[in-house]
Amino acid sequence: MSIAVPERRSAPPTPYNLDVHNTCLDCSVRAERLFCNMSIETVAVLDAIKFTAIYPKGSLLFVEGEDPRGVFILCSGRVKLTTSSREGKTLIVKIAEAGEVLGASATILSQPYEVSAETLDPSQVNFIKREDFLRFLNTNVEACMHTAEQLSQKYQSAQREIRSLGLARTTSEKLANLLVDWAAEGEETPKGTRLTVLLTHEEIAQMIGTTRETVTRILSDFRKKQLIEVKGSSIFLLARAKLEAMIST
Amino acid sequence: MSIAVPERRSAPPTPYNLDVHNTCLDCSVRAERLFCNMSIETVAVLDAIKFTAIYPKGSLLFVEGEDPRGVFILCSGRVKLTTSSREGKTLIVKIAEAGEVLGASATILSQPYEVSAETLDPSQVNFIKREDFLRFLNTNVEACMHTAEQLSQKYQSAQREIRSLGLARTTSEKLANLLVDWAAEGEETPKGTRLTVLLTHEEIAQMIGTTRETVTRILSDFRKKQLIEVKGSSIFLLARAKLEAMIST
DNA sequence: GCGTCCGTATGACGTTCATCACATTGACGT
DNA sequence: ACGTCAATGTGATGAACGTCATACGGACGC
Repeated sequence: MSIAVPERRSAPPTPYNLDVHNTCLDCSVRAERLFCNMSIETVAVLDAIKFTAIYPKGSLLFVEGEDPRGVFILCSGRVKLTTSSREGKTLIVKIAEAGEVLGASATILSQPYEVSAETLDPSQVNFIKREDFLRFLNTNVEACMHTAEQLSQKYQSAQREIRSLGLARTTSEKLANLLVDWAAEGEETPKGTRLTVLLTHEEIAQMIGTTRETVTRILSDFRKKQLIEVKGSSIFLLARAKLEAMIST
Repeated sequence: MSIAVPERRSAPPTPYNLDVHNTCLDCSVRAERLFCNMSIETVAVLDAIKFTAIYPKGSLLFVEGEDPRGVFILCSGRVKLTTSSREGKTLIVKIAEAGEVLGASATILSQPYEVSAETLDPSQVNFIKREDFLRFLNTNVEACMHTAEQLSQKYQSAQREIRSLGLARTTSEKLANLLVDWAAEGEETPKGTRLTVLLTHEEIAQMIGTTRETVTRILSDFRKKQLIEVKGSSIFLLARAKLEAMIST
């Protein structure tokens, strides 16, 4: 489940074996990133106001309820977005991927962060202070449009989560839904789509609002029904069509 | 449950007894509306590209899955945003109030509308065509910022919905949560906060992802426990603190 | 005044799932 | 090789809730 990397920031220039881009202008992956793919002039402004940092796995970028300090642009690595109840039950709202902007809604509205953000991998993150970010948006239509696009995506993704949580009749259905969603990033093999699941059953449970035991049981059930095959951290979807048929949403 | 208005567009200049504002520039409530509260110059552009229409109760502004035609600015009335499963189960995602912009995320991303929108009251709506709206945003930072604010609000509201659906342990908790949310717009009386609920048990059930019967039962239960009192379409929260104590989210 | 319709109320019953309890497996360090 | 700890697997049990069935009540039209 864990990735073999040193847990200390040991050896610059490449801590954690990350491919670090110190300035956005010569970032090699900028064009692929929806938010960062802006004109040279705009990126130059972005570059001037951003602070780059490398975080180890398990770092908290921000915490639910905290007043917004600014936005975090995820250059590399994955970030877990969670929300928790008083009793300590945790719901994983989303796993953010590289290229996403985190904390934008809270920053724009000057409202507390609505979720917590924790790195799942060693990650490079560009931070922009609240006032700098707002000034950036207010003086640059391109940046503002790209932010609106990011927010729209976040909204759509949240909407999908709501559908899954609110419309699915059973937990099996939610889990099938999750597997099929993941299939989009899976690798096709003769056996079926192969997913590399870097999450524990506990974390999967937190993604669909259920308990660890239930996830274990349902996965067992799926195996017995020859819908999936589990090999280490890989899951093969043997019968994707049947899984899709279980989903009513 | 229903409002006494003629169901046909009968007598201009005020069909449905609505206070219609034909041009945004002399709209008397513009300043109170987060999105519309922009400079005269920007509002003039908005006014030039918008189409005003009055819809009767029950009109579909757009349908989930449909390609985005543009955005809808809700000038007056309420709009029910829903999403449905294949089996016909419906989830009410949100009741939009006057001042909200609907369909912006889909329009910005050129992705199908993620929800359906149906008027709950006779409503005045300003429609802006997709290309006009995008051009408006791309050439006007103020409009773009106000749109980003709208999107941020929608995201936060969706996030709250996710919390309630995913973290609540029981349906009672979700219902208590809903009642307490509604209390914000309620009226204080000696008996406790008074809510005017213009929704049927069926619709309430669709808001929290349960069945009509369960809503009826839980409300009965709340009555027996002296937490609420129901009088027609009014609900009095007799013991708001106890309701809040039930909520773990 | 009476039937019709929609919304609400309530009972019976079975399924799903959370909870608690404990066993098993696998990775990793010493 | 062995101990340790996290992750996974599995059983027993009861509460919560969906489903079906049926009854009640108020609004409205004729």
